[in-house]
Amino acid sequence: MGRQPCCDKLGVKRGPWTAEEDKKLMSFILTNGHCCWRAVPKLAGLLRCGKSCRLRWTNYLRPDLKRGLLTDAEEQLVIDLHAKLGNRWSKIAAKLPGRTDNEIKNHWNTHIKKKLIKMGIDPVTHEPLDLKQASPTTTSQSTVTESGEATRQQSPQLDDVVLRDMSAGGDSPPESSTNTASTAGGSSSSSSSHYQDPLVKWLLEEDLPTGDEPWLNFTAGNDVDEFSSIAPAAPSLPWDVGVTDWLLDYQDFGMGDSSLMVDASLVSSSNGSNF
DNA sequence: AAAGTGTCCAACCGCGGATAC
DNA sequence: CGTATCCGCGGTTGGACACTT
Repeated sequence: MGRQPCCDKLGVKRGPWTAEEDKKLMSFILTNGHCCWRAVPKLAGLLRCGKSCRLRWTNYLRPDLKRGLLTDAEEQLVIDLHAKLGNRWSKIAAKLPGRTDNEIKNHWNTHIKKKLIKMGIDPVTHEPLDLKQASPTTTSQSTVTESGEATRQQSPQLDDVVLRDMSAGGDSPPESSTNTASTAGGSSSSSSSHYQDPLVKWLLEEDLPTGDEPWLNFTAGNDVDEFSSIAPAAPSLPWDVGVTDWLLDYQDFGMGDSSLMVDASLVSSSNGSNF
């Protein structure tokens, strides 16, 4: 039926966000939440469309975001989840606290994909490239013959997590990407031990934040300090240096919440250990 | 030092699902 | 029940930066 553009392009700013715009958006959402993205730019005094605001918030400004490269464990988890879920980046991102679908998608396309190809693994099917044509359509329990030893049965726990998540979300099972080349990304990790990683183990055991983050329904009465308790996998606060720079100067735009100032200063002292 | 090439990633586009009317 | 609107997702683009020649 031909969708309308999300906003009339006239008078709507596009391109990179300025620090000033970030401040406005951040301040508005932390104060009011985002009841309706379409209304956000107007109420926040931004010349952006709601879509752009949502994107900026979810991919860059959200307080629980980690920055920096994915760790080996995260990368391995992405590979495994991709083998099961395909290009459902948002689902994959939901299993990696502090990571966005965009970030994972970018990392996949620029790093992991190449790495897998280099290792002779098809990044789409996760099957060995040379055996791809020979292998018949398989079920989710089939054996993967990468190096002749990686099998689906290696990761029953992850299967459970993913399946639980998928059934909870009402998703149909992934199309034919049924095989897992568990050793694909971690060139140095053994195929049977990468779930020994504490992060992966934690991911398998814990239910992750699924959109119940406090700022989703933020009101002026909420204490911003809540942020420090909602991201168990991010012990050090996740603010990016670029973001915290202006946060350290937060008084300037009238937020006036001292707890946030504390968080920002904590970040400034912990950033060095993150990267 | 300059030009060419490659890489990264923030942001945009367009589509589909959900929901309101 | 059909249409309109909104939100979220995945694919893609393009600018900035890094690296190589």
